[in-house]
Amino acid sequence: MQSRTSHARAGRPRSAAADAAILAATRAALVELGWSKLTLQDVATRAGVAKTTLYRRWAGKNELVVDAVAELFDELRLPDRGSLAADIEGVVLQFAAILARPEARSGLMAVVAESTRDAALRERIRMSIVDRQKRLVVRGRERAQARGELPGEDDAAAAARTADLIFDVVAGAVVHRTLVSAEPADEEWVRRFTQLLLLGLGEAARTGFAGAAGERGPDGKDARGRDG
Amino acid sequence: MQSRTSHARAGRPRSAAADAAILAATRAALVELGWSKLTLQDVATRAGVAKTTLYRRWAGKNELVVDAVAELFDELRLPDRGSLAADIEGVVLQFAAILARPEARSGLMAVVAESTRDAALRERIRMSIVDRQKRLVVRGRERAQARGELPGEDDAAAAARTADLIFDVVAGAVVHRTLVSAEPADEEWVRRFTQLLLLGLGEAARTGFAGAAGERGPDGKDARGRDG
Amino acid sequence: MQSRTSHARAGRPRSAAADAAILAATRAALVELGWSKLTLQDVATRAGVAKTTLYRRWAGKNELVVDAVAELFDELRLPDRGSLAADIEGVVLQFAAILARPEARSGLMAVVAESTRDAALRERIRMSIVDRQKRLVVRGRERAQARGELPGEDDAAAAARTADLIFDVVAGAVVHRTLVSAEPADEEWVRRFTQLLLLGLGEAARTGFAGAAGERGPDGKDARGRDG
Amino acid sequence: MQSRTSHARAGRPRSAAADAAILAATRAALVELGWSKLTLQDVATRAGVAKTTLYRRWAGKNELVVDAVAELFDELRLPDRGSLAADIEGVVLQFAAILARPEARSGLMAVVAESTRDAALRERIRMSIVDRQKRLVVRGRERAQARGELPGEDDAAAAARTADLIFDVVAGAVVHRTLVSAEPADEEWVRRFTQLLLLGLGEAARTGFAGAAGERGPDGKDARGRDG
DNA sequence: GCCTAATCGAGACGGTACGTCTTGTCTTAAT
DNA sequence: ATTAAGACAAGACGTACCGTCTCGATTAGGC
Repeated sequence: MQSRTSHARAGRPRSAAADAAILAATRAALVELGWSKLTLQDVATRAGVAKTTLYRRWAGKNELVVDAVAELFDELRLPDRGSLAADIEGVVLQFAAILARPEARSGLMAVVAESTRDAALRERIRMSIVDRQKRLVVRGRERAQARGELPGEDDAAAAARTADLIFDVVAGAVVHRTLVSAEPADEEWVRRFTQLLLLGLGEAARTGFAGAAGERGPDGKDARGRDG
Repeated sequence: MQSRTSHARAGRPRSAAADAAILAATRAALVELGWSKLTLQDVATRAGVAKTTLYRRWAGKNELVVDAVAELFDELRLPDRGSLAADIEGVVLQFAAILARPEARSGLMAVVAESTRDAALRERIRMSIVDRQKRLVVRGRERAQARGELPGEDDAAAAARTADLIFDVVAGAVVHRTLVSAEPADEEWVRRFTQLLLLGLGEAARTGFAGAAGERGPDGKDARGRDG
Repeated sequence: MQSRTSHARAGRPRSAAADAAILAATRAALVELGWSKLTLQDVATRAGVAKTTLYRRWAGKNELVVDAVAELFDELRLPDRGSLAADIEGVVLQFAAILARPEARSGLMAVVAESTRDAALRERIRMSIVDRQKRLVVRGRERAQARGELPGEDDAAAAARTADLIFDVVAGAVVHRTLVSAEPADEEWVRRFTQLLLLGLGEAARTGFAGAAGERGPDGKDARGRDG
Repeated sequence: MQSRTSHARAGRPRSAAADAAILAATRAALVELGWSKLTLQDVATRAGVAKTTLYRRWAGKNELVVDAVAELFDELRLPDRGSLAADIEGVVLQFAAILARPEARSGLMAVVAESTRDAALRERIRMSIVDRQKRLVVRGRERAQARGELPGEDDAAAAARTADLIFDVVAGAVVHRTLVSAEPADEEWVRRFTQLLLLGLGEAARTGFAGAAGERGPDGKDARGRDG
């Protein structure tokens, strides 16, 4: 009823320390067991907490894992390395580093899979992870536009669409490389990916992009560009 | 089919019809229940088969779902629409259509998630799905090279690396758009993605890419040739 | 403040009602299905209880059935009919009545069979059934000795050995008659058995026991009194 | 390919050796595994035979075990030791020796338990085991009557009833001692049992049966003779 | 310094799926 | 026709986890 006014809550307050302990325990369990073998009882035991406490704060395994994984992505920072290419490479490498950690690998795809049948979970993922990191794309474009590397954008809706597209391409490519192709997204790969993203396949053809990572001169050209 | 081995197997042979029935039942269960609520008993019942028959042929839920989903991707065909851009758009749209089906959405990411902790499963996914579809990229590049849209490739290793990169970018972007961003990969999005892939961000900047979908000529060619 | 036990048991206490419901359900299932077709899931369902609850309290089917059957034998009472012969007949008839019930017939021999390969089960049977009912023999002998029908016993060890022997003979004969020979241990048979037990074959020979069953007068007395 | 050359023999005849091998394998499996863990597949493998062969000859586990166990009891022989007491002791010791063997212990009670719900099995047990051994009682009485130890018997029906009673008492006591009380039916026990059987409790009291010969008065009388 | 009420650890509870095992039948090819 | 081999439908096994529910024992703030 009223209860919202001055002193809303009587009784013992929830332990603040428990939340952090539970999320950390969740990540530890993800590392050791992976998503499918992770049990809430195990998480509770690791956190030194009763299962009840856990259920009082999260609806279930999926919600808990989303929150535990989301914290990992908050480490992402947009570096300022002076050029759009370098900035992209920097942030993609960070993203790849996070996806190289087992707690992210195992947890992220699992909750995405679950979210295909659970709109509330999908929304939670979007809010906790996707939209929170999309800021990096927006901020990076702004910086590139300020540098004059990319043209200014008048249409806000079109700008948002483009940001979404870039985010899907970048995040999707790194995730697919890391988890599906199961190959490391190392510096070499990130350089080639960034080049593709910035120049496109057609441009790459003209500049001999395809196999030239190590041989590239300071002008970005290599000796093989003259073929065909 | 096989029967190549001369030493005739004793005992009753395995029912060939059962395999197809089981995979179809698996997809039906994925549609109705999703991966996490799918049970092998339920699949068996739908297929009119005993649970033992199922376990005799697949090691578990993951392996079964990989095979059931893999069949979906075998529908993919590389169209010949006359230009690289149109070919890419065609195949990406097909890929998006598959990912729009609930049996693929729910199953694919789940097995990828599981594969992060199971090397055998990872290999099975690679063989049954990834490598089987990577042929589309290879075939598409060959065709574009034959048309002169892309330069020829001398170095086979470099070509393979580039095919891998393109596959990760294309598949990753569509998957991310569809499952993580949870937005449809419709014709509009596919056109914009293909443009980004072919021209790159920088080129796009020069040619007014971001809002330029409608400005493209009817032959599918654009101002790309003008750069210098 | 604390209960008698040093460390107060944490957690929800076990439902006392469940035990009784489970044992009753077990007996009902024995009646309907017999031992070999009885399933723990069925017992649980009958008792309105989860299978886990059942496994939390009993190690398996055998232990459960021992307890369920043991309760039946607790109905046995030593009547005081004034003479040793009448007392024996009374208790043997009760024993036969229990063995005529399908839940006892089906359950008892099955757990005895299992116990031949399971020392713990054997001990459980001994404690729950055998030793609990052996008291009847001990008490009956004491009463007969008090009446002067049997001589007093100084040697406790010898007395115990004799009690064991009598118990094996009485219980064994009734069980064998009922389950192996599959004939009813009715009043007629019990009378003849008691006579054999008290007089022996040799004595019976002297008193014309063997064919005398039908010659006994309506007062239930026979030529036994003539001996000496 | 075509077998029309000689139609004198219609199909492959059943292997005669298989039956013996299967029954021996059954007993071996009973020794190692006991009744409840014995599987027909295991028996078939031990016998070097296919499961099909087994099912073609026996209806199931119970029938097979009855036959396997019945063979054991065919070893029983009625010795001629010169007196009824000695003859009884001899045959009871043989019976006890068979029940000391694990294949009998485990199998016998199990099939008896099963037979409580299966009339056909009950009949098979009666024919294969019970009636076959009851001959020992009949023969023993005849011999004792010939010796003058027991009176002759006019009434055939009464004689059969008495034989049944004695058989139940003897077999029941040994089985109970061996399997339920789980104590060995050794010479000492057999002697005491035979004494009880021949003299009865009352007579035993008079002759100092109970093992306490020196402690009891030679008259050993009790009040029983005076009742009625 | 009490009172009150939500929290806590603990663990029992009703469900349900797991992956394995056994049963008894059926289908092969071989004898 | 019988055999060995083994696939098959059916279904119980005992274990594990889920999410809920009691318990008794803390804790804080409000009085």
